[in-house]
Order: sequence, then structure tokens, then C-alpha cells
Amino acid sequence: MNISEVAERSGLPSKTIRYYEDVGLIAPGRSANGYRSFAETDLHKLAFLGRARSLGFTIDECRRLLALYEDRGRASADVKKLAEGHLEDIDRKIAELTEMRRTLSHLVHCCAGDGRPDCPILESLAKGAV
Amino acid sequence: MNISEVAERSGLPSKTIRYYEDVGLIAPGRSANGYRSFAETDLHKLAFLGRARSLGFTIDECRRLLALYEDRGRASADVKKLAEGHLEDIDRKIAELTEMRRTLSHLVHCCAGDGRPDCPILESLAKGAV
DNA sequence: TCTTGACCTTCCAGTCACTGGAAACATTAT
DNA sequence: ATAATGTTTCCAGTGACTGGAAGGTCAAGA
Repeated sequence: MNISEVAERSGLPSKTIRYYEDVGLIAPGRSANGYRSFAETDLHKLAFLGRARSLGFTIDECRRLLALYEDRGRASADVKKLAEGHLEDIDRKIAELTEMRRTLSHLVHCCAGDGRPDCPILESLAKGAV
Repeated sequence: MNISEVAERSGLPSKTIRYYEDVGLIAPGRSANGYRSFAETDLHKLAFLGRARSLGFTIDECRRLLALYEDRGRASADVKKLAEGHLEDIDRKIAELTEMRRTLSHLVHCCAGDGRPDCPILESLAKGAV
């Protein structure tokens, strides 16, 4: 398979696939003409990577997930540990965003949003009061 | 004031303050020795920026907020519009993270996390089923 | 056969908001 | 005089791509 077919079937842009090769996540063969030549296993890996990325795993976590996936002797505990760590990252981000949301939403509700210059949003940013 | 005092009082690292000058958010004066010389108004702006950034506004949004803040003839509607746009960004991010969390949390709960290799997390990544 | 167009390659630069570090000059303390 | 600290500029790196340029390859049609 050439790259565009793999892109189509994996749902990843060609650019991203080349990037994944660059960072060592995949290692497709090459045809005589220099084109990348993808096997089914490459496609499978790319689909795996696409799903892992869509769950927010970093490239480095994806690398480790892929290694675990290919290790027949893995312990599921190792996978779970990795996933739990990522879950904590997600929870931290959600908490941070939720706190931003809370503050900002309050300010927005306090703002008349009319033609006058008085604005509690700017006042809060200026004075530090929430 | 020299940069380290401003850093201390604004809570922003010196590096960040220099960066904010680079991108045109502030324009402190200079002493004869070439050191930046910050006035109270610079400090005030930096504190404003720090709070805006902590609410997740981008640098560009901060620039616009600062411009509105300094415009006596502003309409609070413009500030509110900006803040509401940002609130929508936040909501999108929260929704995305929450969906990740939902899926991943389910997988984690399905995984035994023991010494055996069978792992629903990897299986899901491999096969695409959630 | 030639040409057009689609495909592929590599390499470089840009994104965002910093952050780290090097080299050199200024100031302050001992 | 020396050492320690503070400041300057500039360059490079972060993560995970993304866009674009310059050029090689291939299949189809006139």
C-alpha cells in the first residue's frame, strides 16, 4: 500500500503518518522507487495509534502502549497503570478548566454587555477580585 | 523597578516578562545601563495579564483585553463577546476531555490489572471497540 | 512520444507560550 | 580585586503536528 491508501484507511493524514515514522512509531518498508510500502500490520498499528491519540495519550505513551501490545508476556497491570496515570492527567485538566469556567462564567454573567464602558470582567482582571 | 522585583510582585517569571515585551504586550522603559525600567503601570498590566492568562485567554486575546481595558470608550459588550467566545472554547475542551475520560475510565475498570497479558484496554485500541 | 496531473519524496519553517542555557556586560558585596 | 548576583541578547527546544516548496515517479490520454 502507498501512503494515501493507508491514510484513507487509517483516518490519519499522510503528514501524520510520515511524522510517526520520523519519531519511530512505525517502520514501513520501501519500494524500489523510494515510496513507503505499508503492510497490513503497519495499517493496524496506525489505527491503534489513532485510537490511542484520540484518547489523549501522548506520543510517548503511545510508544509504550504499542510496546506492551507487542509484548506477549506483558502484565495487564502495566497497561492499567499507564492508563490510570493518563486518567489522572485528564482529571487534572478537567479540574483546571472547570475552575476557569466557573470564574469566567460568573464574570460574564455580571457583565451588562451593552454600550457602556463599565465592565466587571475588566475590573476583575485589573484588581484581582473574582 | 528592575525585572526581578516586577517578577516577584507580579508573580510572573522574568523570562515571561521579557517574552511579553517581545510580543508587544508591554513596553517598559530603559535605564541608562540598558536594564528594563518598569513603572507601576507596567506592573499593573503584568498582573492583569497574569490573571487573564490564568483564565486561559490566549496571548492574542490578552492583547485585545488590554486594548479594551485601556480604551475609555469601549463597550462592555465587546469584552463580554470576547469572554463568551473563550468560554465556548473552554466548554469544547471540557466536553472533549470528559468524553475521553468516560471511555478510558470504562476500559480501566474492565482491566484486571494483574500479571496476565489479557487486557481490554489494548484490545480496544487494537480493534476499535469501546 | 509527450504531456498532464496525481502521487510520492525530503527538507524547512511555523504553530503556542513559554523555558533553558550560553556568553557577555553591570552592579553590589566582601 | 574578586566574587556573586543581576541583567542583557540570542538561540534552541518543547509537542504533535501542519503547510509549503522543490523535485522525482507513475499512469492515462492526445
